[in-house]
Amino acid sequence: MGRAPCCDKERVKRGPWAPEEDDQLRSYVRAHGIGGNWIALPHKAGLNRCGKSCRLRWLNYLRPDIRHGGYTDHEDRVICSLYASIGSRWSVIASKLPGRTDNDVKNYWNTKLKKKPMARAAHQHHAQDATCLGPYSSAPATPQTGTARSWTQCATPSLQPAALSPVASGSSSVDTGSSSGDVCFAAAMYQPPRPMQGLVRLAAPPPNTDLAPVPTATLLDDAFLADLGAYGDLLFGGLIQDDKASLELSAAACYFPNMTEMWAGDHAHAKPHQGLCNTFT
DNA sequence: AACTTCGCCAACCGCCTACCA
DNA sequence: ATGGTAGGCGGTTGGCGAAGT
Repeated sequence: MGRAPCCDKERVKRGPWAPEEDDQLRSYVRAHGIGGNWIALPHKAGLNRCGKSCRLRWLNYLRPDIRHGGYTDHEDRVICSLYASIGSRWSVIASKLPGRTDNDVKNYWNTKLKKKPMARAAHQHHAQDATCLGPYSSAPATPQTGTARSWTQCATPSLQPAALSPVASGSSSVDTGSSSGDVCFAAAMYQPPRPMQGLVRLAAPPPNTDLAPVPTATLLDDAFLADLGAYGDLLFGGLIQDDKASLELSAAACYFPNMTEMWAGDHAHAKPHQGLCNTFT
């Protein structure tokens, strides 16, 4: 037996919103706010709509700060970079683009961006990585050593063994939640000859880039991700630590050319001017 | 001009998760 | 600890206008 529907679909209006309904919803939210209960809102606002429908309409269309269309090259790059790293987590991607909604970004990707060369590369990159471990969303945070594919089996050139090098032990902000499994799909493919602990660089850095040790338990605001599209390549990292018989992936990181400078700074308030993320949460 | 195909995007659907009693 | 509920999310659909034949 499935769960009860959120509203009576037979009685509520569906389909496109009329201008009057938009006005009704807009004026109600302006006057009373959302009130923390979308299910009750349509009744209070005098709308014959499902609460979910009202929420979607407000978030995707009526919110005052919404922007539609007119995507910039910079936004394109941000979307492509993030898609290559985290896949179709549209809400996360949209959160890095002020005024954009997940639905809008998703539509933009599916209808336009996917066809562009830059986006095709990102799509290919993501698809190949995901193939190595199965769907990224179900990639285990604790992959079994015996089932992990070696680097030579991975078709993604940027993730070949030559690019791999362990660095000083330490931990960036460690997130053992589900998102880390999502982001670490690439790292999980690596099958080291013996248990190891430390940060693993998964792609070759630009020449003369010094991969600095990562400070312990540094929490960074990742809002600067919105700017990453303007700079360099997105590189993956992941913390691989010895967990008895298995390898555990418990952190994700992206490294950029300025990371040495970044880590050398004030870690507590660090926000790299050229973008570096250590989690996607 | 009429018809078909294509592209775009708003909206829906159903699942998952967080929260609360 | 458990079950119910609402919010949030990503995938998909359907309607409509534009472009092509």
